Amino acid sequence: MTLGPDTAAGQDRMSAAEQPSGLRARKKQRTRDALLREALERFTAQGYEQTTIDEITDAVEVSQRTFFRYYASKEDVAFAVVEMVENKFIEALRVRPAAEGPMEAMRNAVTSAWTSVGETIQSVIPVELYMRTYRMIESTPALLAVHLRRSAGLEEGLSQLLADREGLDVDADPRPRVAVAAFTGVMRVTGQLWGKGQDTSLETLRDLSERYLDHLGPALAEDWRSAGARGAPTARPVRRTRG
Amino acid sequence: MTLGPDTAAGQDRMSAAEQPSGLRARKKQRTRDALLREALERFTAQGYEQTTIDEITDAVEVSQRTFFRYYASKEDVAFAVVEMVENKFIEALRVRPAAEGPMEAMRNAVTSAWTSVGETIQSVIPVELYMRTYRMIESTPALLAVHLRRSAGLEEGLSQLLADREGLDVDADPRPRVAVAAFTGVMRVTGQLWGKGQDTSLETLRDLSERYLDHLGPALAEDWRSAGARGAPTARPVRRTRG
DNA sequence: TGTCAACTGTCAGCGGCTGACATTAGCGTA
DNA sequence: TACGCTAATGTCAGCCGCTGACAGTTGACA
Repeated sequence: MTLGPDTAAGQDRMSAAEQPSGLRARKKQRTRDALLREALERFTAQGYEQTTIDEITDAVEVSQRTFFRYYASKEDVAFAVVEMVENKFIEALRVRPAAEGPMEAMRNAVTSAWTSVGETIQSVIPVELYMRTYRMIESTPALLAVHLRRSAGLEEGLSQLLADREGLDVDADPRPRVAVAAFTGVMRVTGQLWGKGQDTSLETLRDLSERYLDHLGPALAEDWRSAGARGAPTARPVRRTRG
Repeated sequence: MTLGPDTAAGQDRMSAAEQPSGLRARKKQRTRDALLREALERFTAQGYEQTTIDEITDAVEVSQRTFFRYYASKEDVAFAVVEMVENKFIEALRVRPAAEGPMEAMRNAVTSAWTSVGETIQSVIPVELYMRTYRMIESTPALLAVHLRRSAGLEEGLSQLLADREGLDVDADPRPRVAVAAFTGVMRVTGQLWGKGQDTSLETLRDLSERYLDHLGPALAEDWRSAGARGAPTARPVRRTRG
């Protein structure tokens, strides 16, 4: 996986804020959004498998064929917004100053991405609908499977990105993957906790992940630039005073 | 997930060695095996998506409907043998003496399960076909997704099992899940390495996993019975002299 | 205004999967 | 050995996700 600037499955899925000039482009965008909203609304209301494509396209008043021209599959719609969020995070990580350590950079990327993530979502669907969508994914076996596979791909990309930052070889040095695994592991746990809980606000999710990341940071932070612990096939957390 | 003695998706999928008495039962078993072999053979030879159910059922000379009476889905056949192996491992872990520590028990379960696993596979399909099947799963996106979800479920079950052994609450104490995550993480890595390599023998896989587990053990082993480190949301490996 | 290209609709069809119902074939018993 | 019972299988019709091919429509732009 390469994680270029456009990892999107779709071709020209525009990232919200851009206002397309022509009438044609605007119409297109409207159709895409309408399909997305209608799909997510029904998925979350009556269940993913209980919703047919025909149902969605009938409501939006387009043909079924048109749906598949915008989204490669039924699953694809379900993950459209999730993907936007992921891309925002990757972008935020990419612009982190090289001076920051790996864990520090990832942590800061998450923190700094929150605002723009919120706006990005809001520009396409109500944030609250995104929340429901996330929950639905986690509780629908077929989607959970896809989610896990996607996450694996994302982790691979992140590992590569971190390795590049530090001038390391992902396959030779285990630390990038370990760091990413630990990081995403925490994110995944917070996501699940938040999904199960009552408070479904974005703020809660943000606070939760920040709090958990605070626990993880001290255990894993270490200056990778020092010639370090190569070949150790095991995560080797190093405790150190917070700061 | 509960992981009772019969986690199998199918209803009465018998674990090989048992010799059914009647002609009827024997025929049934033969059909099931024939479908399984034919499916895996074609999946591995020409690809999963490139193989249709009709193709399989035509070769075995049963109706398509019959296939779905034996296997719940196309995916189900692909994972049938994998599931047998997983169950063997769980069973092996379940009978480990309570005196053994968690990591010790899992390690020994794997080691002791190897023989019976080999026999179990052999009694249904050639071991070499199992190897190819595993590779195919890892390299087929749709199957990889399912595999990851299944693994997540398995891990949940293992965590519960370990927690029970140690008299802990899975949700209150993070150590069971952490230990399982680390353990299965290693197993997963070895599985991938082996899948990519040239040497496809069961022995190599066994040696590989033993070697990697040797690295992990010392880093995580700790007597859980001592009132320990509750509430630490992070893996807290404790180094100690091998023994 | 007319041409071109983008976008959409229609239709036919494949493959996974299911329910309903008819048919076949082991099994135990008279 | 014949017979009824029922498990196992086959047949058929149909839903749903998804795709290719082709035709129709509608913005864009000279």
